[in-house]
Amino acid sequence: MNLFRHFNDLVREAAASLDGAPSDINVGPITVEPPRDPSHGDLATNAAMVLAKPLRQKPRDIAEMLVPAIQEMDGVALVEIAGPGFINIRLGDGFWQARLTEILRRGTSYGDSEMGHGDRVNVEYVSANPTGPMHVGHARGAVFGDALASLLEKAGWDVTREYYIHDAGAQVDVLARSLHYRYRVALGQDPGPMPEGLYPGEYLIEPGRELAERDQDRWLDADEQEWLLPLREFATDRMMALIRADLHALGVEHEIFTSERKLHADGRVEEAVSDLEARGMVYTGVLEPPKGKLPDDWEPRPQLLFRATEWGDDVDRPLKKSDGSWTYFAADIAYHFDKYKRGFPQMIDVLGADHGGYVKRMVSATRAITGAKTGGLTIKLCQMVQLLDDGQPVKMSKRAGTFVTLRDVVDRVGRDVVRFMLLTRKNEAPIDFDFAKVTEQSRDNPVFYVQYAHARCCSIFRNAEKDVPGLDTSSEAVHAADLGLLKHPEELALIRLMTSWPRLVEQAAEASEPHRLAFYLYDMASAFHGFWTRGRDAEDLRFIHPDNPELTLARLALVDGVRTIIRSGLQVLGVTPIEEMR
RNA sequence: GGUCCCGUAGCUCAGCAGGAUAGAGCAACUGAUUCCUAAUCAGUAGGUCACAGGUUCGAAUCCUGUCGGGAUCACCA
Repeated sequence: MNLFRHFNDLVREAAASLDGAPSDINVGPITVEPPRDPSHGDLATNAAMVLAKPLRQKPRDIAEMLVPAIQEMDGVALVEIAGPGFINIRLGDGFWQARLTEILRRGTSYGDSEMGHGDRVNVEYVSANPTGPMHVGHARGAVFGDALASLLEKAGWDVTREYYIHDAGAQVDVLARSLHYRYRVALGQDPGPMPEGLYPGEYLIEPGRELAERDQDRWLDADEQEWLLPLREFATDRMMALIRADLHALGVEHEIFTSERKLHADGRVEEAVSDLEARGMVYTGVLEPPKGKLPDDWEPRPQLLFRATEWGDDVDRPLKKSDGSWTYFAADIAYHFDKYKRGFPQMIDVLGADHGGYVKRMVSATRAITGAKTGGLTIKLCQMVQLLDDGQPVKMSKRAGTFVTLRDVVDRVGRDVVRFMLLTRKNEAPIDFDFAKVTEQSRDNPVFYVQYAHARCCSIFRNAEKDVPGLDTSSEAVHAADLGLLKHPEELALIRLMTSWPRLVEQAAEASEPHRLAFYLYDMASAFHGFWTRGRDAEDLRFIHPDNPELTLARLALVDGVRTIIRSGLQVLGVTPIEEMR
């Protein structure tokens, strides 16, 4: 239950049935929110202020009229008018205790929402070129996309996770040539130093050997035309296997892998373009030179263009290169057309910020495809990750073969750390990922802080069994505990925080911002750690009371609630809830 | 020059579809460890929310402009 929405509905009803309220009164702007200052109460509504204008009365007077109805609502203990006309609502202990019961009953499904109405949405992420292992730069999009997909699932969408394999461009030709070089070496030839522009990374040595073993000297003296295609396929298959393994190490999974090459081979590009053409969206023309800095080799040339400007872009965009082959953009149109036809009117692409210039044209193309002026495709950009080692930037160049692979990072600091760190920032802000910092298990590192809270919860359960002989700590027993015993302000504060989880899930999903979960979990952990330490001085606030099994059981219910919420959040982020830290 | 993103405490960042006195971590300072895991906690100090207008009961949040930083800018992907 999202209690804020629950009470918002009730308050809107009350507002609509006020004496003298016109039948068409707009209650939309009325909100019920947690006040920033908890001393103001549990809920605050702006209803009186919002209604002041349409009702032509003072906010405070309207508040007076609303109070009786609000006082009647289930769970409401106290209603006050404050400030310019806020109505502050305090809910009774019983209401909060009932929420804890709800949390325990629902388990990690607590917070699941029906906001998405089961609508299908396709989330495409990673889509790294199959020309080598993943590097850290890819990790952010991977983790973000994965967490976003999980978040949307939790919020009620039917999510499909997809990876677009860029196996058709010039970069895979380079890959094939690089493989051929390694293949020749594997067969004992000395091809000399690797030519400029090939991928020098060592990850192609092994595939080169495998190819030599499989095909022997079949491609050794053959023309490039003969071996380019088969080697391209061989190499991209190998590279995709690498990438999948890297993703697996990061805990990222996709359900669907779509090959760009296959789109071309199946004639999907022609199909998509002719579909647009049939609707007058395609023409041959000459583009204006780009404003500002002119590329050295710019020359006016007629090209096949898509009328992107009709769908919100700044200029029309080329579909064919000067040599007559399709642009990447054309293939991408085909790809999104394909997704649309597969039943995804809603799509999300997760891209690196260096693709920012691509957003408008792709969004406009998708609108042209679906014929909708809005909606369709949403693109989430992830800013760059700067890799540092103790404050010093780590230089990387894929061309020079010097880059830190994702696998290196995962092996060194662990998957949970990588995931949490990359998710503890909103996607639009750049991240400095400092090896030295994330490696140390300090409080500078929020992952351990949150995991520690979860482990502490588990530890309390372990100790309770030990310290309270004969205590039944099974979930049945805990769920049946007398929660009426939980009435200390600190206990209720913990429950309140747990109760804001469903609202948070919905807001994070609405904004497509999984980082909010990470911050929430940090808050939840902080509140729990605080309560735990309170028990050092005040023995009555400890969880375990050997001489009072009833209270122990109630406290265990509280702990179980915290544990459930943290586990539920970590689950969305793809981070392991550790049960014991040593 | 166009487009997109960012600008909040010394540093790194939150700030919830505008809401009451702007928050956390790090760093600094004070304190808590015979006690359920101190990988923790309690406290002190620190801000003209880049700047200027506008919208309104009310702006860090929305709009316009300026300044500063980053990304990107026909045919690559």
